[in-house]
Amino acid sequence: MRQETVENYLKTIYNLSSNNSTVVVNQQLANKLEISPASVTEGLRKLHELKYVVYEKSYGTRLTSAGAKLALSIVRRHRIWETYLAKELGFGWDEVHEIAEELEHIKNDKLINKLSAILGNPMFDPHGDPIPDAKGKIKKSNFIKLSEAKVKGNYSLMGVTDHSAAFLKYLEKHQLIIGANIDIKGIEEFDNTIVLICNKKEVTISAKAAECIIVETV
Amino acid sequence: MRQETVENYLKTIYNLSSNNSTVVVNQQLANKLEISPASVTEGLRKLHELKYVVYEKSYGTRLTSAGAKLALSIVRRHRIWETYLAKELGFGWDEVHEIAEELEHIKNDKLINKLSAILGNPMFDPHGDPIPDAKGKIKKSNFIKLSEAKVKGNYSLMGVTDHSAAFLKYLEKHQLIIGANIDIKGIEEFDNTIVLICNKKEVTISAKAAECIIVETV
DNA sequence: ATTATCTTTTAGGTATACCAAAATTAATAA
DNA sequence: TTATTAATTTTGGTATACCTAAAAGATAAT
Ligand SMILES: [Mn+2]
Ligand SMILES: [Mn+2]
Ligand SMILES: [Mn+2]
Ligand SMILES: [Mn+2]
Repeated sequence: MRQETVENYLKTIYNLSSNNSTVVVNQQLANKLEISPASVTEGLRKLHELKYVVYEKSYGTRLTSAGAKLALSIVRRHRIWETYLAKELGFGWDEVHEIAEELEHIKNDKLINKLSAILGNPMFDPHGDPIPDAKGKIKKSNFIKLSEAKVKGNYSLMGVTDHSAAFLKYLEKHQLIIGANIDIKGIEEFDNTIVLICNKKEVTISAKAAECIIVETV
Repeated sequence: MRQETVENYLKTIYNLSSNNSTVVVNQQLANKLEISPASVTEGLRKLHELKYVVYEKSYGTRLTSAGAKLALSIVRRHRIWETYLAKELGFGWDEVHEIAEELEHIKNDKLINKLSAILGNPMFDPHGDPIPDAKGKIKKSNFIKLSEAKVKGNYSLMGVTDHSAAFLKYLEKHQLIIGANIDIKGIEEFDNTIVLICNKKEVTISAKAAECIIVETV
């Protein structure tokens, strides 16, 4: 199996299971990797052979410790590059993901550690995702989704779970950037639309968008 | 044909023909690409189809203008990355080639132009090779090989044509780095060994090594 | 429990990028 | 010019990474 293929599978399995903390099913992988379910079955069989995952037929897949280790190192590379592109090279948070998708496959520990050092060994990338350290350790936080926030609560925007340029540009337009202060004014019972104050301006956020915004209670 | 494959072929054809300025034969390509002659034949047929090269059976291959344009852009990326790794990220001139071999395939003009700007749009990479500008234009120089230098001549080291870590470390050991001043003390008639003074120290250079060192008459 | 639906796997197939060995073509030496 | 040698191409084959369509398995609804 090509190294890049292995890495894309493992990273995707990691990203899907770190949210749910449960096994990943083929359909999710087929979606994220944009390949057919049939191809996913084949791929997982090979990754199982390589001992990167435990793949149980018709049930689901989880990473072995070797697989998790490799996945964490890809995630680290991806997030370090995103941060470097944003902080050192002047790219917007809506541009960095696509480029990092390629850069993440360049395997040179000295390079990544050097970039990390230049950035002051950051803990979070431009989307608020935690950056594993060189040993694969991640600082875990108790952030919540904006969709779980309560009326009259005061929050700080800590991250996003959708990295699409369209969504990020939309947020930026309303000054909903990392670190922004958010006061929940009201939640519409009918459709869970959230009305909040950010930078003194009132913004209305759909329930779907609120699912993709990560905040911390202030 | 995979983009990376196309790029590696074209870059290699460019590098082989820019020295000779003549057609490239299959064997040279097989060597540089480290694949069999049979595979080279197949590859060239496809590149011909794609109109990146003119491949004449059993004779040789040269780049079309479309091929040259693409080749120049890979060479630009490669050399900009080498320079960035050396100047901004603290890598040695013996380390950068290998990493740039991967980085050169990341296709994002804004990224390369940004790196170039940070470096002050350099004309030469850490090995003294010219960097094509964003339009593919190369500043050409009248450098010569050290093997063509004359006794009692005074030269400045401008580049190397072998990028292997072993060779570069050997040069560095004798302070033969880019910009170094070289006085030719003598040339052994028997085997063309060159005795020169660099940084006040006498160094003996084999004819083979002298072929790989590029100098300019001072 | 049976059917209907949704998910996963199997079967059979394509395209890419390589290879070794044999056949052909070109270059060189006798 | 005719061997001999060297370079190139053809032939037949492998491995990877995908695919579609059909079959099998799992889940949910009646
Ligand atoms: Mn990303
Ligand atoms: Mn990737
Ligand atoms: Mn190089
Ligand atoms: Mn390359």
